[in-house]
Amino acid sequence: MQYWLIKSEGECYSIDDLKRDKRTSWTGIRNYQARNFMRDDMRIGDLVLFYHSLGTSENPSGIYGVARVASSAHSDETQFDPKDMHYDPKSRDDAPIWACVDMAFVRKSKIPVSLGDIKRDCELEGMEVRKTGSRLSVQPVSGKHFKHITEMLGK
DNA sequence: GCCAACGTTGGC
DNA sequence: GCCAACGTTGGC
Repeated sequence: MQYWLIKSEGECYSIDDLKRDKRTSWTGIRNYQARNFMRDDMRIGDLVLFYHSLGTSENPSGIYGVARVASSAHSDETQFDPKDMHYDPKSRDDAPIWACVDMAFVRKSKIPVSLGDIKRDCELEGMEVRKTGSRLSVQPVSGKHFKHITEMLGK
């Protein structure tokens, strides 16, 4: 079992959207490192921290809940759709560039763990998301960090 | 809205 | 392969 963190702009697709949908394809990732994690390393059943970026003072950037990897990697269909924001004209049907997995809702926390909380907590030293300028939208999380954060998230 | 940090592209 | 220019991400 491996653990992950995925980022989403809260305004764009939030943990509430995932709760409503129960399951969704995690499309639109257009970064090779993030794609490789999904395509090569994610396994069904892996648990995932759901991070909202571009926070506000009312809804700060941070972790709002937990999801679960619900499929193996498959082609991200949005790369072929000219009307889609994430359309990639370089991609071809017989040679897709971008892949994704499906994510299932697990739970939403009553109180988020904000980026400030994460940076302040010495138990969480070394987390990718703490690094200044970290832009990786799919990233591995150690078991120790995952456990610590889920304890902070409560039930 | 600002701007620092980052990833990608393309000229050479 | 180098690196400047560019577009994007994301905290504040």
